[in-house]
Amino acid sequence: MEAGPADAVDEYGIPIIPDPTDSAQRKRQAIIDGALAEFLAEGYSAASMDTITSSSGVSKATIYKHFGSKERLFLAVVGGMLPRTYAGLQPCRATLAEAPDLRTALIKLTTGSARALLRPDIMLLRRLVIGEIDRFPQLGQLWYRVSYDMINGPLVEAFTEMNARGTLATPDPALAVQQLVAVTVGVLQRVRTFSPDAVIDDAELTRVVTSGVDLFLAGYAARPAG
Amino acid sequence: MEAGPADAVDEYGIPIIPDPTDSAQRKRQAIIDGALAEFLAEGYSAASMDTITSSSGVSKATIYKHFGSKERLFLAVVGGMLPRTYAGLQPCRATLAEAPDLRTALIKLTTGSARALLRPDIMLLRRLVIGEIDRFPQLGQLWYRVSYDMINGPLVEAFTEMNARGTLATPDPALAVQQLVAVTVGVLQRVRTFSPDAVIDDAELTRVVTSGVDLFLAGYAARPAG
DNA sequence: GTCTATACCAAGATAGAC
DNA sequence: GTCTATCTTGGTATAGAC
Repeated sequence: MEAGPADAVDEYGIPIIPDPTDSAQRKRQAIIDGALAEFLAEGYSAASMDTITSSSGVSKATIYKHFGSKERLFLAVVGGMLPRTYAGLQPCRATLAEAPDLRTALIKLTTGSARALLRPDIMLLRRLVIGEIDRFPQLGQLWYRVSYDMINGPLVEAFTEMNARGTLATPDPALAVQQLVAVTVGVLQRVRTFSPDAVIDDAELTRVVTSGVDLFLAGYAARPAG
Repeated sequence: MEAGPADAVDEYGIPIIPDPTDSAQRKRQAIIDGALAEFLAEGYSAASMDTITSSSGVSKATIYKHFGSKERLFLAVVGGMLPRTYAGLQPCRATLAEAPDLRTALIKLTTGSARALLRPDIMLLRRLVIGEIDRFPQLGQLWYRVSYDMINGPLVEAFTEMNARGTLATPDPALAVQQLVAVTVGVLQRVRTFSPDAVIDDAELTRVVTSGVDLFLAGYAARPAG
């Protein structure tokens, strides 16, 4: 039962006949939304297809027509969520190599990443994927690939360029990126991983990120002499 | 059916009558072993009490007499495993402040921690706890507490002492410890978390740990001159 | 494509004998 | 304390009408 598409009309009074595919698409999205909520709340095994059926407002048979099985539904829902999670982290990447003040730029970049990745829903998704790695190794590979493409990859390029320019001195840019991320975002992530409700206010976040960037620069900033 | 305690005798031919509590204790341990294996393999929700019954060799009723419920069994088994996991990391702690070469001592300490914490079974336990944090927040708190007592706490003390001696200069020792761990063990743990089968040979481990320690010392080693 | 109704099975937990 | 046998509920997935 769609919400009254049978008698819907446009601004001229012309009946709107919804594209059949359109209805299916909306139901598909409703299923995805309901499934994501259920999986995040219960994990894979304890998640109930009945609950997803109720919350999405469609019948169970429809879910199975669309996704085939609980496993496929899980992969589709979680796998589809990962790219969207890291999509908002693009800015500041190519800007880095040409930033007037490297320290400020690094702090801004890591602070932004930390804010995004520490969001409760993102941490929930992260815990879910980690807990289901043995059952769904694909998701681990996907997470790794997405986070590499969105964060590590661009930073490695930026570091390499800055090495050439002489503003940075990282013998192993790939490792240096991992270290920068670990010493800023990683420190805070570790806390939130085991204590989801730990309070990390802005002052604390800034303090940790700043200290991490300074440590990084102490090791890798280009030395004026020697 | 115990393994022949009915006719067991000691070295003088005197029948050995097993303490009734002894049998219960052995069964209890068998349950714990079987449960741990099942929980690690399947996670909490998908783990089957029937499977634990089979693998432990006792009846299901006995399990419930001992532990009351699946939840309590899980908490007892996993919670009991955590301290044993970190128990082997004690050496090198107080030794640190008096080590002749700080860099070598730090590399040795972090290498040992990394070797232990990257073990496949420990990583499996870690993933299990992380995935069940929402259902069992106690385990998150316990993990945090145990790892703090075994690693961070002693290191904070050592750093504080070295600050006083002038061999180290960490404005915030607690944060410095987190950074050291993050930049050595943490970098490798992140890889193994999402790619359980990633190959990390000794050369790679040494390379990462050494680089991490050097980065740490670049920031916090006491400078000869102001 | 979508629904209702159901098949089929495995789960956690317990009763009662010994 | 321990076992065998069972209760009850919920799970995933599908058959068949529209």
